[in-house]
Amino acid sequence: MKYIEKLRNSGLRPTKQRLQICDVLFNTDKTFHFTINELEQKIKKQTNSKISLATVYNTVHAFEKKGYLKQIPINSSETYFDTNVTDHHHFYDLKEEKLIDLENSDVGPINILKKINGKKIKSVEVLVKLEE
Amino acid sequence: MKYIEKLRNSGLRPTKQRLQICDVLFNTDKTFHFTINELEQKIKKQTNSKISLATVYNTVHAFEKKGYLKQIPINSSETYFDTNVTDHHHFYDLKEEKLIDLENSDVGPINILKKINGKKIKSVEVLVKLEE
DNA sequence: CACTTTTTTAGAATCATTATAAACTAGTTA
DNA sequence: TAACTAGTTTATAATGATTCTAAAAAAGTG
Ligand SMILES: [Mn+2]
Ligand SMILES: [Mn+2]
Ligand SMILES: [Zn+2]
Ligand SMILES: [Zn+2]
Repeated sequence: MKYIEKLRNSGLRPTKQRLQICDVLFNTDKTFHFTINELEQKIKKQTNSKISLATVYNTVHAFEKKGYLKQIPINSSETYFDTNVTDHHHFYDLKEEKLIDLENSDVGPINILKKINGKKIKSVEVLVKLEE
Repeated sequence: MKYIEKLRNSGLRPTKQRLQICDVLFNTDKTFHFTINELEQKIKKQTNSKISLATVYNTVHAFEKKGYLKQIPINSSETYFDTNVTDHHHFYDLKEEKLIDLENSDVGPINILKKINGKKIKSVEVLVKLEE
């Protein structure tokens, strides 16, 4: 398996569950956005084993902490995650409740002029809401 | 009371509870950010009557629908609202868990180059996360 | 294998938010 | 003012995403 080293290097034991989740999340050309429940469905479909919901939560949070996933700030009852961890932005289609990537090159350079004393900028994220 | 007409014009009956909430939310020079629970505390302090939590939720959602409040997209266990309904952006201080306004003039113009078929841009919001 | 540490798991707990449905109130008309 | 209706408030229950718990299982080490 190609994810064993990646996990070991992160200090995460390469368990069967984590490898399966890696496979669903990262073994694809395209990156994607998901909620925990959507991921659970995807795991059920693509593998034939069932991973407990607690493990899915634990793993997603562990991967997020290691920088393999990003959480997307959005007002939704469920938290959205992104397998695209490069700096980029999002459209949010209010009707479909779907996220669409907006690459940095699709947004002009963003220059934050205001400074806050003693604080550093960690990230700059643009959310563009779409309606009909 | 100065909010009676505002409510009537919005098709909302000017009840005692709504007028009290208006007073807490809008009868001030400065705009501010709040969660439902922070608002409940503020109401308790500033008025001497107790408004039921359900009414606070109902009223905030009614005001949001009428455009008197905005919801701020952020990953937090509680939903944040803003009495500043002009187009503007936010810093989010990760340590203090506090929002700080970032006026349009503090951010260069944002030009979204990518277009989505059949969709219109409703809003463009920038969230700048701050760390130590 | 023996031993330790990490991980998984089912189920319980938490907590923000929403739903319910009965009591109350504002606005309207007689 | 009384009667009527639609809208509102309220206490409380329900919902649902997420986190917690603690026991069992698995991984790593020698
Ligand atoms: Mn997380
Ligand atoms: Mn709302
Ligand atoms: Zn994305
Ligand atoms: Zn604001």
